[in-house]
Amino acid sequence: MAVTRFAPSPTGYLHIGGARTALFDLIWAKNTGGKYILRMEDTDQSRNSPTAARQVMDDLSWLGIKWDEGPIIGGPAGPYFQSERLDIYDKYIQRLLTAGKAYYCFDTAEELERMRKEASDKKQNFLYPRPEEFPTKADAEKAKAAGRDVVVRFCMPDEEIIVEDVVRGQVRFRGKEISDFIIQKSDGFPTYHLACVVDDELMGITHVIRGQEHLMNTPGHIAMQKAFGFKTPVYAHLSVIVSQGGGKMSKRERAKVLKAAIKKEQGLDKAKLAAIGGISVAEIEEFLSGDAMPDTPAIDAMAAYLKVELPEINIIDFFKSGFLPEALVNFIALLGYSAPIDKEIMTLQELIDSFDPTRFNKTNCLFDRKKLLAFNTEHIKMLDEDKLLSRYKDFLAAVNSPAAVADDTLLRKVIKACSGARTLAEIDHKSRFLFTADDKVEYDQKDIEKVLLKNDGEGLAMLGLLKEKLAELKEISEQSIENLLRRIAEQKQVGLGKVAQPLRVAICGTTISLPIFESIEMLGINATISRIEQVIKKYSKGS
RNA sequence: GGCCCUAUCGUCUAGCCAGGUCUAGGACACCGGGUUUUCAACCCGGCGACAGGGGUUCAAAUCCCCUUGGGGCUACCA
Repeated sequence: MAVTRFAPSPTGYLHIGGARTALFDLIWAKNTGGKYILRMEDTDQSRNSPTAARQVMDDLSWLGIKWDEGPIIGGPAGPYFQSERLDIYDKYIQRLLTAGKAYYCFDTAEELERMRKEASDKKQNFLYPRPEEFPTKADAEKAKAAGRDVVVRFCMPDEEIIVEDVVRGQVRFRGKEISDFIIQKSDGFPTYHLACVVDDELMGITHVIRGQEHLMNTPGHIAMQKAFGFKTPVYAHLSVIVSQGGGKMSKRERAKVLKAAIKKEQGLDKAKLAAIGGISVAEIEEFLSGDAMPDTPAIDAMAAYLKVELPEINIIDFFKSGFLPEALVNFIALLGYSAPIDKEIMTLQELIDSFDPTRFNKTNCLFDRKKLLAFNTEHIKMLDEDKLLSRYKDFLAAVNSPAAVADDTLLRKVIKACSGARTLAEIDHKSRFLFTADDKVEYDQKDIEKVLLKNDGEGLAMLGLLKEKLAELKEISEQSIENLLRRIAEQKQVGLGKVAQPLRVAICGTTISLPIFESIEMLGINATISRIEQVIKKYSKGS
């Protein structure tokens, strides 16, 4: 029975890496018949927001990752927002202070900076110089009154600390090489380290599954657990997911692409860009020159304005690209992990049932979008009709497709006509012509040329014939349309393509669409004929 | 710079822990062909890897060491 937790810091949308951690937390808990807790680590007042917390929860829900305890649903170990647990942390910090296992510090940023520089000049790692004698509470208050920032640091014990990691085995650290880290910030909030250790104990967490970036923090956490007399949970540090560029797949990736795009843009009106992003010009300048990064909505808005494609990093990006949560879950579960069963396309339940914690990979893995695409294709095929329809409707609404208002019967037909589609976006794109007014159809110039005008306008001529024949058609059905078109092709001694392609371009504007018979049937014979007429009129020579 | 992790096809990986059955298996991608009313889907075939060096051993992808490469951390972020 494992009690696991996903503990995101609500700073924006859930990204791929976070989703994978969350997934394995769930899988591990459910595989053992245990419990899965969601905890918001919002101890950084400047970066966290309630909006972001909501976004993270929405993204988890979309993925089908449900927590047993946490925000919204509550639970016995709540509250589940760390910002609401400050009094608890205070108590524990006091305990360490009284026990002489933590101490106050009053250094300024400049002083710390200088010490760090000294260390790096000596080619050493920075170790905070622990005072011989710890300042008293009175000293701390005095310093505070004098305007100095007061923080609390944990006394790192001078001993070997062994992290027993499920993924990596034993990892040894020397306590004396780890700096006394801050456990309480000057704003009174605990740091991640303290809050995480305290909450894991209070919430009865038995298994901590997190990214490899936390491996170096673990000896410090274990030392604190010892100092408090807490149990040490089982640790599993997952490898990181890297993007095509090579670096860790994170929000930074998107910011980087946007930054490059802005810099490339000549004579850009920065004031206008800032307004679009809802940020100040100063923030833009800061973004361009340094490490500062606007938040996700601002980045998205600016990218849309500049028409740059940002890499998909966040779960919501994949949602909007038309991926299924089932596919995404399946795919990210197999990144840095291999199931002990002989197949790759799996449901969440199969992932849970077959879970084997010894099968994690140690190496970083690259996110391969093409493979995701293949997984998505399989999952679209696998999903039952009702579920697929509901996923499709969610997607249409999210991307503001005109098809969002269509009725279920039509959408079901569209989906059916698109069997083999790789993404929901593909289905939407191929069927947009059904939801576009006749006079608003956009014609692809290249396709018009290739299919209608080439060879002395043979395609256009075909359309003339088709218009008449279609108008004469008594009974309109997929079958009757097919019969008609095949008959025409036969009479004209040409392949069906010579008939279907001009028709396709006439009604869809491009050569890519649903199968033609269904297309005409769904569009309706009147709209079909009127679009044919429109095209003939528009592209006939001399007119 | 310091500390830590890590190394099998282009990518995700199986095999490694308990060395021989590995002329290294699968999936995706890619290439060639087929099917076809477009795009997909589908079918058939092909290309393609144990990072390098040293040990240990009758025998190494598998165990040990070194080098090199990749990644992480090095914050009053998590």
